[in-house]
Amino acid sequence: MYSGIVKYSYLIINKMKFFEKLETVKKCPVSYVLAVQDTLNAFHGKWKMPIIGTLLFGKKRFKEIEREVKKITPRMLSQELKDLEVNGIVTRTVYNTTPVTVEYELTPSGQELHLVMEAMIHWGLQHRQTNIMESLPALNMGRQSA
Amino acid sequence: MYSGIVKYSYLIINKMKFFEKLETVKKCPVSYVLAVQDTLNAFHGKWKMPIIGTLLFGKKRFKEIEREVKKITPRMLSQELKDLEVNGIVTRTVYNTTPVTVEYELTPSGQELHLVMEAMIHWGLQHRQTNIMESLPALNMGRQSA
DNA sequence: AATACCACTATACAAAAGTATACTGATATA
DNA sequence: TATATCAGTATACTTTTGTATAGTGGTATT
Repeated sequence: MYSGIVKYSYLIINKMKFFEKLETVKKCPVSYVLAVQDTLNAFHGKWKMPIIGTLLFGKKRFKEIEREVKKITPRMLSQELKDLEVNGIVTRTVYNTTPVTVEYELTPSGQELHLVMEAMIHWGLQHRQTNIMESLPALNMGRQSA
Repeated sequence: MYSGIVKYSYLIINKMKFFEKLETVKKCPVSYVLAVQDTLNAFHGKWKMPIIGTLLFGKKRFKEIEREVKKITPRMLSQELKDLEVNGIVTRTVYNTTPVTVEYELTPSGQELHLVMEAMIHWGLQHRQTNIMESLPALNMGRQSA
């Protein structure tokens, strides 16, 4: 159902599990907490994830992002892009054309976020399989009381 | 400076990078989007991450969590634990003692979140090294203008 | 001359998230 | 008898986050 790449990723992640288990997190030095906070910050709010998501496909102009990220207002887009810029996740390049062209692109660091997203995808898919379907009986076999 | 386990994790993650790059995310089927949303949901808000964090060390009672997660109010803790429970991330067990004892524990699925946290730690540490220090000149060498 | 495009900004407002403070009832300890 | 502990709940409030709507200046198209 999912690509071989995902299967491979699953194996890798299982290997990580085997070697690390909770040990890494349990040591939990302060720098780890800061690191997690930074990452959470990168995705913070309703719009950063979809914005980063489209930019993973390549650099884009303001209006292009606005069109691709459904329902976002220019105010929010502007605000979030500024935020991502000061946090070193996207770069903003102004071209001296008429009318001006402004391009947003993920920094190398920003592109690395796809690893976090993949860990999220992995967890989310697994979690849905083992939990959500079971806890919502109405979704199983189309049976429903009353 | 960091444990060998982390170094190993770094190698694994680099391997993943080599094999997957952005391909997985670029395919981006609907189920992936849902998966990411579920994961973001698991961490949503100010308190879920620290709560899950302490529970990674083992099951705890309400008051224990309240003491360990600094500054949280019982209202917030109660609310977030309920949320985590209905989402299949923690279980709640009531013991018939006097006064009652209630224990919260991560489900297997909840424990798997440590993989996501480790991906976040990895990104955050790397991002700090390559970005934040450079973009805040005041932090470099103690030099400061004015 | 009127309208559309670009990359935004301004203002006002609504909704969501989080905080402060006090309280519950049963038991145990000082 | 007074106070503390357990696991929370109730009420009112503030702060943060997001929305709605309109407007900017300069150019290009109709």
